[in-house]
Amino acid sequence: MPTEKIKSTPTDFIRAIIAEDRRNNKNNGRIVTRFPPEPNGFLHIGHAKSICLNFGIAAENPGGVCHLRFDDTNPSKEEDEYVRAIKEDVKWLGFDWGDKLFYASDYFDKLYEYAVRLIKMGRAYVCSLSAAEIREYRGTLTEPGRNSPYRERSVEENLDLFAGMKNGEFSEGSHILRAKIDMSSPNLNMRDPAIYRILKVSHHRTGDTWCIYPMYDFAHCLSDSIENITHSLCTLEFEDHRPLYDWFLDVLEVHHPQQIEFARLNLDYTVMSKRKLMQLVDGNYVNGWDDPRMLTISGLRRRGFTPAAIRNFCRTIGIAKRENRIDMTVLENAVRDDLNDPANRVMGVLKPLKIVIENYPEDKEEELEVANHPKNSEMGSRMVPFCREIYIEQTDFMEDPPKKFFRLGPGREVRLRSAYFITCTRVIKDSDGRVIELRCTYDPASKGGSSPDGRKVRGTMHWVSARHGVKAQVNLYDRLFTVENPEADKKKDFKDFLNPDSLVNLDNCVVEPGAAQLKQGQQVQFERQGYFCLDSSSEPARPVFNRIVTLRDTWAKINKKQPGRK
RNA sequence: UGGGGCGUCGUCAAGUGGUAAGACACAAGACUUUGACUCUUGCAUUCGUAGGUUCGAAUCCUGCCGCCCCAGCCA
Repeated sequence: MPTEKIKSTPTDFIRAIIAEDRRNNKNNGRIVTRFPPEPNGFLHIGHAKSICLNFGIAAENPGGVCHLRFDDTNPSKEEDEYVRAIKEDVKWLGFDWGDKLFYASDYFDKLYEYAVRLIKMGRAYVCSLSAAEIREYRGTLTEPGRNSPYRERSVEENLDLFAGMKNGEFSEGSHILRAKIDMSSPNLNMRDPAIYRILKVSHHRTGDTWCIYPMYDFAHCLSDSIENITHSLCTLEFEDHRPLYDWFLDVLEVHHPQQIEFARLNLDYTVMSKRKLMQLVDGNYVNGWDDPRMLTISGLRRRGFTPAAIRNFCRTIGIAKRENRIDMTVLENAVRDDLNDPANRVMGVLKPLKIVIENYPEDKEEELEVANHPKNSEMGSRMVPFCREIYIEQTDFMEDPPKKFFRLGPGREVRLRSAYFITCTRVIKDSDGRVIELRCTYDPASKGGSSPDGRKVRGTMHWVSARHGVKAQVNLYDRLFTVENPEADKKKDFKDFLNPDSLVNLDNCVVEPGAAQLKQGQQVQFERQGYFCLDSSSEPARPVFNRIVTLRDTWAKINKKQPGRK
């Protein structure tokens, strides 16, 4: 009877507001949220936080829905490839938008009408200043801006010009539609912001239908309104934009979603902006958006993370307004926690050291039964071949071990997991003095891993039969950067802090035969090493494993504290 | 020095006037055929800071200090 881990969703300030709104029957009790990505890159773990929040809230509230809407208002940066990837990622994370899939571009006609309405109300005008002039007229943080000389054009002239913009009569940059608000507002967003610009670029969905495109601020709040979103959840940097959204919505007298801002996710030892991730991809610092070192959803998926691990991670970190920087260990803990119960155990040796068991008959081979999970017998067992020559981990042997080391050393006895006790009798070295092989004896009475005389051994090691093991490549992944916050040093480029050891390819690994038969993407635990899965580049003859995460390693910690000992 | 936010354990984070939850990390111990898992214990006399109100303040008031965001025809 498996006991399912019950993990309740902690209530955060946004959920508290929404619960209160339901109590007050605001919006007739409807809860409609949305996840609004721009299709100009792949989703990352920071987006997962927003996805879990928006879709999570919809799922928690009876009748709640969450839309997936692509904010595709800038055709020069957006591509259909990203749309497909984003949909796949959201689905993979375990969320369902049902038939609520939208695009801001669905609303281009409507948005255009809204703009015309603003012009007719005398609340928007066509400005013919250049980009540089507009910047100049905008003023600074401490000085008010100045009115554009085009600010008082007549409604007729504005209508005419805007139609001309739409009809492609003008070149890019020659005119722009602006909201007429207040050039002296202390909030720069209110200083007559641009709402439509000329962009003679073909759009991934509307093709060449348009040569003017709405700005994000205009399109976003109105798209939310059109979709009848009740709660527009976004990150902190849009707090300053809220007064502008309020202005558009109020002036146009349309449905007014409630915007609530929360802090975006920051994770140690990585960067979290699409722009920077794009640089890593374009500069070939990583092998694509789905490089397992990238904290993109696709990278995490390829690395072997489970959707539940990511969801649990998002639940753990919470939602609040203060700036945050999460320990990488929280993410790591989330996968370990999710994989511990379901993952089968297998044996794989990353850095092999050969052992010859001298008293084991040369021509003998046997199959030993090994449990697939130490705590769950329902997960069964498998037969693993054993013979006179086996491999163990190089790090499991020390010629001159410290007291606390309870693995193999000269004259020491250890247990081979589910196999036999062996004792090291001789160490063979090469001409450089490196240990290349061990000679051992085994105790035939200890078959299965325990001795009838009750003799105890402290160390238990994983092993693979040299005759039967399958050669494999293993990719070890580590943090992408060497410093906690690669963006902290404003004088240096974040790429200066890339970790040269973020990917280590081990191509001399050997795994038990069954491990090579795994399904691609299937997570397993290599005993005493960590969780791994078969990479998509894997081939039956040459399996390639990705290390998802290591196991907790208390020994490594103890070892670290004893300098002079490696 | 304009405007908008935020300051509770190393890192996240509850707490909304009644005497500091939880998670990760860390430390010690138990168990162990994974130095894993699991379990037990410890870990903020104190909530940026200084005053004030109150029987009582992380919570209310005032001043100060610190951090983040905003001057794209990006989102």
